[in-house]
Amino acid sequence: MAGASMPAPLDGDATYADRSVAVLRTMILDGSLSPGERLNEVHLSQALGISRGPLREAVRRLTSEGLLHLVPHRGAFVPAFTSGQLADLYQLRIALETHAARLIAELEDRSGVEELATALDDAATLLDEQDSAAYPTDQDFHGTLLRLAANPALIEAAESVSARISLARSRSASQPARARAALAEHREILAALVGGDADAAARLLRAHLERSLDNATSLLDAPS
Amino acid sequence: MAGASMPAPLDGDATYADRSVAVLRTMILDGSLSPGERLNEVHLSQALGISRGPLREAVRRLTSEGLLHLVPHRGAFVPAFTSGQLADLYQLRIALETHAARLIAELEDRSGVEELATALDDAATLLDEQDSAAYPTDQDFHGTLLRLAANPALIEAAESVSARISLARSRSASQPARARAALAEHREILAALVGGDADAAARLLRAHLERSLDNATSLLDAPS
DNA sequence: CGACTCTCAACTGTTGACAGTTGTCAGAAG
DNA sequence: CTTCTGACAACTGTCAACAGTTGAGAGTCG
Repeated sequence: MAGASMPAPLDGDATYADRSVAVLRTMILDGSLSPGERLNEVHLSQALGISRGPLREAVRRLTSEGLLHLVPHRGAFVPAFTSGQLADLYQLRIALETHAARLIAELEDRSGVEELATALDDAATLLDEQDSAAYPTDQDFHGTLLRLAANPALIEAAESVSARISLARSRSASQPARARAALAEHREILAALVGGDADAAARLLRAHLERSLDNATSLLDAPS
Repeated sequence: MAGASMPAPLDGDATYADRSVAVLRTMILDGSLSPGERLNEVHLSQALGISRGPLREAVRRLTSEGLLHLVPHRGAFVPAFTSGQLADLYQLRIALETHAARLIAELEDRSGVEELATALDDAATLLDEQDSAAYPTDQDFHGTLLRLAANPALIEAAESVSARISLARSRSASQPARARAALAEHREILAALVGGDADAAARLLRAHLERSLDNATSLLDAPS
């Protein structure tokens, strides 16, 4: 476990527990806390400079997000997902995002899809310029997609699932070839959304996510 | 707020916080805690016979389930849903359950759908015998449906949404006519599942839930 | 040598007290 | 009468200490 410290109260009057949630989420997703690792309340709270109370609250919240696993009287563990669980998560994500895509395609106000278009163009130039393998704006695309669906409950559920997926595949950054293919697929999905073709958008998005799952699974099953 | 007391540790070694979650969830869903009502940590913890620590943990967990709303430095409130939010929740539920239905229809092992069939028959006799308006097994049908999809993440998400819907329409028990219609619709859905027709199952389930939403909305908009 | 028991250290669950914040209400000013 | 101000009461956020549980390892017995 790497050292950590509580960020200054930049976020106004956020409570210790709130800030701890953000810090821990980052630590879990960036690998500072490895899958399978057990969290020690005393050590962690000292590292964060707070007492165990707020830390426990943060741990409980992340548990309900699926980013931690709680065992009574034993503590919190960073979950290590199997490829089967990863597939389950992707299946759930497919259900949620294809629903969002249908909602967007049927929207009357079409100003939102333009936002998606510009975001994609930015991503394209970014990918060309620095030849980055990561395609960091992949999350942006899906995030924007969900936001445009304008259903808070849907957004929350989908983001929770995406966070768990990020954790499950945190060990494996996607390959350069996959990044470019993903961008192309995003473009296809966008075209369907612009055209208001809900069925096509849902079908393309499903295929896109299934390819992403395949990519992630192959990287998960063949570890370092 | 009605009085409450902590149940004896029948559930083996469940922690105080665990049991408090169950108690509070029941109190919220059965109306002991009214929508809009504010929870007082001191009073509630005394009523439950525990200290504020475990109670706070229970409150935080129910908050992440969507059954409570937390305002910093102000406390926890039982959410009062608008008809728009109820529609959002139903929309999300439709996405999740139609996905589950598709998965079931495509299952190779068809022993599960038989379980659904017998459950429906039981419900029919129950409805005929005591002429109950509540159709208490409605939740059973949808719960079984989800369980058969065999995706833990999907089950958890759907149950969270269903719980919020139950809270949103807690004030309005469904009408007798609606109960019988719902049973008939369940039978249609089941038939599609038995036949392995994923599209039909999804379409019928969507229609079923949309009618349920209409029913709930009319009762919500025309309060007592 | 293996299995069983007992002790113990480490840790989580819980508690009661303290600190900081929020909304309220009486009273003064306009 | 309305509006602002400032103290106060009630409550949530936080802390440090206590209690109960768990897993591990030394020691013992077969």
